[in-house]
Amino acid sequence: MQIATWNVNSLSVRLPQVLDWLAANPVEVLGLQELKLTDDKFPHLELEAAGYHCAAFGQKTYNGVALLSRQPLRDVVRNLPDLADEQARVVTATLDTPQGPLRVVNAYFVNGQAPGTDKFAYKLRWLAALTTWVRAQLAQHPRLVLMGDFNVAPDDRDTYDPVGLAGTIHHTPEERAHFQELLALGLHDSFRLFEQAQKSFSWWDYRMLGFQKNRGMRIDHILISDALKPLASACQIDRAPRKNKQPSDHTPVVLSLHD
DNA sequence: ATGACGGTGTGGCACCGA
Repeated sequence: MQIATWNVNSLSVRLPQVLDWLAANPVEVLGLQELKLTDDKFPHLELEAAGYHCAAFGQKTYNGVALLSRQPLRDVVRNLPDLADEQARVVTATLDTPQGPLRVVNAYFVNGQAPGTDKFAYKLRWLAALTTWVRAQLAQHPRLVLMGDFNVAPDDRDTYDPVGLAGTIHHTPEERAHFQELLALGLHDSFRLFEQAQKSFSWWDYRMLGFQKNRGMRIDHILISDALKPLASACQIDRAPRKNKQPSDHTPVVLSLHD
């Protein structure tokens, strides 16, 4: 089975691409971020027709996340219990697989703008609350996936300019320490469990021919718990949707697990 | 130092993203 994450930068605009991608890549679970729409505008009918149950958590204009699953989703939790937050950034749910229940946390991490700003302070508070949430979830659900747009380039391999961008947003020691803290809970960056091409990225700036020049970052991740690690058989970035006519600036990351 | 591109909501631009 396959599990994927994709920041679509407006589901209204990208729904046709999501449906096309799911037709070509009938993954078991897909986490979406940056829906940029309220729940009453979520395209339940189209996604159900494509064979997916959905747990949507949106808001007006910004943010918004959803989980799509071939199996029904239960025990859905929206956002982080320990953090009062008006921004819709996390949806957590359970689905059943032949090997047992799978808990999936799908998140749109805070961008943070720049170190020293209020938004950066919010990012660090949010990261701390997420870590608390995932720690508690792992204690209850050993088979756990944490995926989404992390807005963190975990190390220098994950950015097109590690020297020039050192210390800037997505590259700060504080953000990277939080990423390591998530790993220390007993999670694994599934992409790095396998040999990967150098300069593998999941996001490219729309401007300045970022994609054509491969000036990108790997900021979309799928972390898996110890219990799932032996089942992982591949993790790949699918660059194809970034070549679409009206692409998201992010492209899907796909994890393959043995059945 | 700034803006470049794209989306949203409002209004003829400002904001946010990464």
